[in-house]
Amino acid sequence: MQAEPTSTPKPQNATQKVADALALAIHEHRLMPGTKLGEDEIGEIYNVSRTVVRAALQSLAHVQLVEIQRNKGAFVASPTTREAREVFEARILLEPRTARSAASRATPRDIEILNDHIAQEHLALDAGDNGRALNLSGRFHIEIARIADQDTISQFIETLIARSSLVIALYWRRESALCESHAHHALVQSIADGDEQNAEELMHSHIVDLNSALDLRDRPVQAQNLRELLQATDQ
Amino acid sequence: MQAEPTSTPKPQNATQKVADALALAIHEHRLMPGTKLGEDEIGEIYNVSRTVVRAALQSLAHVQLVEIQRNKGAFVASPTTREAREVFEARILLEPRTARSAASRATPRDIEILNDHIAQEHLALDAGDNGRALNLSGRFHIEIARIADQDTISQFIETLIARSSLVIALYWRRESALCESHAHHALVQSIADGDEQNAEELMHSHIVDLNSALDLRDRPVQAQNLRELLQATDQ
DNA sequence: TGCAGCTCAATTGTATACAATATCGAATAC
DNA sequence: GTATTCGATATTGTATACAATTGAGCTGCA
Repeated sequence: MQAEPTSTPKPQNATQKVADALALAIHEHRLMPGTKLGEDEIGEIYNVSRTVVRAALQSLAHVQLVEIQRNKGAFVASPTTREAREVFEARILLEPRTARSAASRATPRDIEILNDHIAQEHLALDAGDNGRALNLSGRFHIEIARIADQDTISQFIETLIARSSLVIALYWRRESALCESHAHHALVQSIADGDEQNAEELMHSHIVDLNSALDLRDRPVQAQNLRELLQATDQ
Repeated sequence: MQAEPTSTPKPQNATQKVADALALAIHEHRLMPGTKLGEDEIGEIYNVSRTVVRAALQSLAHVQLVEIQRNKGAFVASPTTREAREVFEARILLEPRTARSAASRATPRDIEILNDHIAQEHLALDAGDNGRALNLSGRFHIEIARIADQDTISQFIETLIARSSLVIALYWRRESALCESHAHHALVQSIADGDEQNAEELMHSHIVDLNSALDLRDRPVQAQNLRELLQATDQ
């Protein structure tokens, strides 16, 4: 086994690491929609070759977190209002049913995990780290899908959550408070009780609420730099 | 339109072409689940470098048509019975609603296209080309999703159809006839009539029928060679 | 001033070279 | 004869080199 300080950090999958780091940065809104993601630049930041960066970018393009334009490069995706509406329509179609399923299968351990998530959300919010709070909030939904034990649908939901993060970055109405914790808490309660009907309804109204906190009228967006935004997670 | 003999076949996206060719071969059951997809081998067949092949394979891996094992290579995916069940559960969740939406939006031109699809299916079946018939049958469902005009959900359905093709390759019961044409025809009729309720119900029962024609008990599967199976589509 | 055309630097697309890992068979020990 | 170890070979993972395309800035001319 080889252990190195900061060089040769490639015992396992390098591509996945870069993809995860970029995805996290996007989810936490450190990289805003429209930002150019140059291959050389990212490669230099993470000390990998363009080969690896390209694979990571293509992977992210598949889940529509980034958009690749031929001969132009990769950019953090900027969902249109239409795409934004579609994402939430799909979520309304999939997630309530999934919450019902989760309510019928959740173990005490699962409930524990969910409550832990909520606690972390609170912590992040209190610390003023909205990016992290948002990311955790998304992972809460993913966790419910995992509990429902339907890998295929879970994957769909995962990409929808990811895209939701972009939608929120673009269209969130400042005036509406992000008081998801309360809705999440009620959801966990119904799941813990095994109340399928209630879980399904709560999830439905929760997503409707999220959607109605968006301002889905088009407006311009532009990029920004990125080195120091990513440097932090290099370690 | 550009037509080249066999050289310089790279005016546009090479990766996409390779991915499409492989996907088609899988959908038409010329490549069976478990088949090893060596990078050099495929690159030689299509006259592209491993770089391009790798990108294509990763793209297919994302929609779970192929499975990539680190340091082992890429293989045509072999869905387990569990995955098979999940795929059809997801289809039952998504497609009926989509058919309803299609019924409410379809234009005369759309109906024309759908009927054309069915006609082609008949042709392929009469010609004994089951692979092509199966592929067309899948594309029929994709076409309905397109008519519904929900890109996000359409994409999900597209991957589900693709995986269904693998499931059918593995678990289809020989004794049950593939008489999809009839169900498809009835569906088109209800969509043409704008009968949303009927379209939704027909799609539901159609997928249930498909599912019940599967024998979802595990059994072994193995690979086969591939050069001449792919050579045909090289052109 | 404004615009057309051009050159050149920067960036992406593709191919090749090198490194790491797995696969398969032969030789050896039991 | 069987099993096991070791090594040669083949295949994948990653880096680098080369080709093609883009876009910006410059020049020159109307």
